[in-house]
Amino acid sequence: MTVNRLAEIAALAGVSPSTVSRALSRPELVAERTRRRIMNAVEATGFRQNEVARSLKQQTSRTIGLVVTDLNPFHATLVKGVQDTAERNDLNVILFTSDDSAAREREALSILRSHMPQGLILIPSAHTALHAQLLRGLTVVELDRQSGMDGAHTVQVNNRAGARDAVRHLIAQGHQRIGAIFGQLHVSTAQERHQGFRDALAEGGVAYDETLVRYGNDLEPSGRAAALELLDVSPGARPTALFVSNHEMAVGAIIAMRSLGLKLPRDISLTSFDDSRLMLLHEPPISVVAQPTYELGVRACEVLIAALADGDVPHHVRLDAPFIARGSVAPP
Amino acid sequence: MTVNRLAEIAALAGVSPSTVSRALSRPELVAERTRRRIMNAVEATGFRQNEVARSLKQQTSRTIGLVVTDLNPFHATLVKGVQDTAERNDLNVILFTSDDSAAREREALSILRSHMPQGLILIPSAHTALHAQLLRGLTVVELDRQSGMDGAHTVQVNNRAGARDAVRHLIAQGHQRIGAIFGQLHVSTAQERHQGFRDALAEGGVAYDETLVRYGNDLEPSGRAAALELLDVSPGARPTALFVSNHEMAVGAIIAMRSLGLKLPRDISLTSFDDSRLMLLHEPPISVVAQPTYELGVRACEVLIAALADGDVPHHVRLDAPFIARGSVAPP
DNA sequence: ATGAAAGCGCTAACAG
DNA sequence: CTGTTAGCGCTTTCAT
Repeated sequence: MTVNRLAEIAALAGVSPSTVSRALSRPELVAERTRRRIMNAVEATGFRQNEVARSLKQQTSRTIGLVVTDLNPFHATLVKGVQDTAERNDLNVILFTSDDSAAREREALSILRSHMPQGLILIPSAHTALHAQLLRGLTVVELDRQSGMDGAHTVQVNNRAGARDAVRHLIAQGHQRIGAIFGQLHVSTAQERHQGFRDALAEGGVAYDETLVRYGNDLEPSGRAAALELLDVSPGARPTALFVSNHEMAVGAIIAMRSLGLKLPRDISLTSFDDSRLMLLHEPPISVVAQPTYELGVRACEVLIAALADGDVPHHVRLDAPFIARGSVAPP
Repeated sequence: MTVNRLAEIAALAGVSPSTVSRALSRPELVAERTRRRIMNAVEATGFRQNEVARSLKQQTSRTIGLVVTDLNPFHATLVKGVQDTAERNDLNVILFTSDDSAAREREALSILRSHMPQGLILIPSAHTALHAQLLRGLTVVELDRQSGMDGAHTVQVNNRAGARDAVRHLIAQGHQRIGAIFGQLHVSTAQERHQGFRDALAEGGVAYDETLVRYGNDLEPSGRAAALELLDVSPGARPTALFVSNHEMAVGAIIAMRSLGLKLPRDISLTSFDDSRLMLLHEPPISVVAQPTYELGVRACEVLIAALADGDVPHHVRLDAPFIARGSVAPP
């Protein structure tokens, strides 16, 4: 026998529905004995409150939205961080992927609202600012990137410092012709990493040469194409090192290097963003700026929960992304 | 100005709420002119029906549950397949991870029910059968593995054939001492791959030697430990090839081989389950049984949707997982 | 073709 | 400490 209405429990325990509701949600308001009787009935029947009805009545659900731009391994780890933390706080996650498309993001946000979530964690696309209207009144935490929208909380890594450290290392090894591949500059991560790249160049007395810089879309094929453009030239014109500002594009760059028969680190050095087992097990292992990916997801969820409790003080979190030197970098 | 109640649209369009509801959900029941008036108001205000209220009234939500055992890159791809397909069918995904734990799975299913989902896609844990009660009345599709629960639809790959092809290839290359690492045999995938392993041995006239077989938990550390046990022995006692039946454990095996200074494929050959860029870019590239991971997620969602429409005919899908020979296998 | 009315399952004043 | 009552926003008979 299954019981799925609070009223049935009430009948079983011989009390009114409100008392059952209280026993479940605010047990301190119910007399010990009554409560015990109710809980017995609840356990015996396996009853659980209907979340949908609760949500409608309370005008908010124990749910948060999570919008990611894609679901590659990096995002999966982010999602896991959010998910684990949400679960610990009795929150459920409704997942959307925007594919960085304005239309899909818009739709996701619109649908999400109709589910009355407590709040929203999102990797903003380049178009998020356009959707400010859809976010009105929602507590939102921007994860990984920031859209510039005001009122939003943010949880990011120290992109600029990470990129700077990586490029500094290349320069310390003696590289002067350093190629670079970034995401689109209107995305904050690309912008910040680009800035870190320039910081390191300036600091090392190396001129910024825009002919050695390419911009992709954070997906592997674009990294491959960009790397081919930079590397498939006469050995003299070729950069001696490459800084790729995102994991997927770095994979593309590795593939490009192979197809050109370039050996790491003999023919070229490489430094990338985001650590992974691929980067670690590669021969040679790839030097990377290691984002604390899982932690990022955890913190985003924690910030959301804090913001929900605290009110509107915006929280901005920056985690460090340490550079890890490995065998993919050698003197030119 | 934001409108968030259907009644407000009704007022704006000068009709009753029922008519607005019909215009939105069953437009053919509303006169062209009225409908247009309503739709104008809807578009002007950006109104969207409250899903929570709809769900309560309709006693089901436009939502499906998705329970995965973990969120590694393999699962992420599965999730993406489900998610993309769900989105195309106006379904939202509530995501849970069970970590293969009975308690977490139980909790996930219980919570899920309270959200009145249309159905559920789940990677069953070893304990799913215990939770049959929680699944009563729900349309469920088991993905990747099967629990044996009756009534459930299943979407899996041809594990047995995949494993057999991989091991057949090892034998064809001349291997006789073949080590193997599987997941726990009470998980259907491990069971089936184990069977395929034995099929190939029998077919190749190689005796099954249980001292060369280990069982892990599908996570990387267990693969590493198992591989160390098998490989850290005198060269004569060592298997000449290893078949690892899951991606994470294969990564562990690769790490173990490195720590022992064993070179692939000179000192040992390796074949694994699940393709990935890591396997592809590894030197040498690893031979794998390539599961159509994304497709698996897509099909699971399609089966769910079909089952929801069709009624109770159980659907069982098996996709092929072709073996791809690469450089990690050489004659002993 | 449209409107009025009831009710999905729950919670939260308010009374007692 | 507990019960009564109203209502969250929507859909759906039923009536007109």
